Amino acid sequence: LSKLTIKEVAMEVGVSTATISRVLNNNGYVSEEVREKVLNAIERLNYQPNSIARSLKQEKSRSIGLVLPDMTNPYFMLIARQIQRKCVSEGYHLLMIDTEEDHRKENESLDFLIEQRVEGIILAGTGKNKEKIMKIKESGLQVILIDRKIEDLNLDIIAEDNRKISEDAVTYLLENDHENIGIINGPQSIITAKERYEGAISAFEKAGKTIDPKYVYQGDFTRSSGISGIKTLMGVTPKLSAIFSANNEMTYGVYLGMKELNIDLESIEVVSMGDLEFSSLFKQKLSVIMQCPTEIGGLAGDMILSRLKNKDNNIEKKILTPKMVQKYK
Amino acid sequence: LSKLTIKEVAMEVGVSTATISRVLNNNGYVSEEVREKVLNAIERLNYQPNSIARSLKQEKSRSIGLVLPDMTNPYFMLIARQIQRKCVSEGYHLLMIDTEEDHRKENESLDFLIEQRVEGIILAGTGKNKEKIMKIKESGLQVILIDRKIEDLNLDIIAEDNRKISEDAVTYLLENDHENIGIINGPQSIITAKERYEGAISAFEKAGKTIDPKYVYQGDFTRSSGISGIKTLMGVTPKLSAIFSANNEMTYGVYLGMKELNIDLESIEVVSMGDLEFSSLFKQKLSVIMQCPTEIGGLAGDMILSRLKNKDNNIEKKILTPKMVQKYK
DNA sequence: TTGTAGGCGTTATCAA
DNA sequence: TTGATAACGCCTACAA
Repeated sequence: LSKLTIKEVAMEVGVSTATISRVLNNNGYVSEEVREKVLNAIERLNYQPNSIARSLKQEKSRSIGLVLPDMTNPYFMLIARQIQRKCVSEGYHLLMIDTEEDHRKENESLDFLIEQRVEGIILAGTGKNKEKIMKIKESGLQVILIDRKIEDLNLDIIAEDNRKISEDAVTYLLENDHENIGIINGPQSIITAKERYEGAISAFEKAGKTIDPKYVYQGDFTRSSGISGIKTLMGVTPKLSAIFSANNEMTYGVYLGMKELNIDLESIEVVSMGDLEFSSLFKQKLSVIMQCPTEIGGLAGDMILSRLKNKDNNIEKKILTPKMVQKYK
Repeated sequence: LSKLTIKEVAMEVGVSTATISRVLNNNGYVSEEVREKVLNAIERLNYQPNSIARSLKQEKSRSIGLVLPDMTNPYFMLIARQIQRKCVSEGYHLLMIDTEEDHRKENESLDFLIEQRVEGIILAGTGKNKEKIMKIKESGLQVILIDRKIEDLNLDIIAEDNRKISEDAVTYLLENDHENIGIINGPQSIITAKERYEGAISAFEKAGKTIDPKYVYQGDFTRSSGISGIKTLMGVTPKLSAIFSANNEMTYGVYLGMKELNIDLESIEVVSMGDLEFSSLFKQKLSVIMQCPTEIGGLAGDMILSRLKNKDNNIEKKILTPKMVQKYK
């Protein structure tokens, strides 16, 4: 069954399409009597306007693109949920795309969003596609970065201060008299991981020390790399007594690995970027850095909506500072 | 800067819009020479077709709606990722909406998707909005249910056999000589939770027993309700020795609650619908039912695409059977 | 208060 | 092999 059009509703009621349109959009004059009849017909015929046609005519898609690197990561989905709430409440809808950390997919996604004529793009990017992103911004589209800045690009951004909090975390370990601190590093191609490592380096420097590379394991943010990481680092002498882990999946892996190695989970002090929610169920000496996806999402939603409304073009950078929390007593 | 149109590209090259369109869509005849020039101009001018206009003209949106009850739940997002992969590979895109278990939002979402003229809808529903859903199906749109059937509605569905596996789980506990088995129940408004409870009842019946209501705690799938649940059930005499928990969040809560109560986590045998990935980090006597979101997503993607291609209209019901896995040695 | 008609950017039909 | 042109469904001057 093909869909009803405004024309057929007009026929049915015996008025022009213009009148129907006026009723639908609540603008222009239309007598109470006619309005009534029109609304009735719409209800009765179950007419549903074609928003494709409307978008074409109005040259407004009322849609916003959201490009994420990992849809299965609750961190990003907490961000997404907030953004969607804000957008829906203002009559926008979200075109969400998962790039799975693949910059080729990201590139295609951006093209796709342009063809869909989204009015703005919110991006947690791979760090590539810089030229394309700037071209999009210059074409007048709003582009807001979340979670991950992109080097050399001066764009609106809402993110966490990974560098600072990582520095604090490692400083905390250093001040706790840990002589040998292992680092389970994230993939340096991802800017947040890079910033975390820079923070760690900075902490060492400020303490008048330097990081010994043999205590740095290059992980990839996965649980299994956390397992490999701890296994590798436990083979290094002198023995480490603390670990800084660049994300929670790897921290989880660290504990799994310690378990496999039959090491007392309390024997190593760990600081994890990102919470390990289940940590209270086993003995550990863990502190975590609590991230703030909900705040990021809320701010990003507010920002894109205000940008679309006001068309101001000041670049804004909101950098939130996560808190470190001790999980053991 | 307003976007380029096909007209301007045509001007630039000195041909008609029809020719540009032919090049873009690779149909109709166009000389190699002209094609070359057109592609050049497109590249040079950075022309990007307006897919809104294309959709209007072709009366095809090339989009599919995906309605989910909880975007922050990795279970649903694993489904979503598979669906998106399949759809994108066939040139469709996904309009994903999070209803947050709210049937009013679901209702609005469905209207929205209709107005967007999606070609099909994949729905993990709240169980409400039956009339609307049937009307949509009858209007010729493909509607595929995932994870959750909707009572009285005979629609395509891909889901897990909650009833059977729950029955197996509770039977296992009964056969393990547990005299008093606690049940942490999910919200009965959600069909999967209801099926799980029915499975439990059935297990008791087949063993010639009946469930004593005092051992049933009515939770709501949240962690905190798991905590309350175990606290309540531990107050019941005679003491229970086993628990069947209807989802993993509540199971997590069960262990947190036991910890708070200072009960040995191994002292109670637990079967959980849904995995507790971190269970190896603490002593327990836990078995889990492994769900299969990836399979569901893959099948749903395949099904909607084949439906859109072949327009066949047989109702298909694919019910997958999850496996139970013992987490302790 | 209502109707007429042109056009949004494409595609597709028909001629040339 | 190409071009002119009429739609697609809606909105919005402008006229009445």
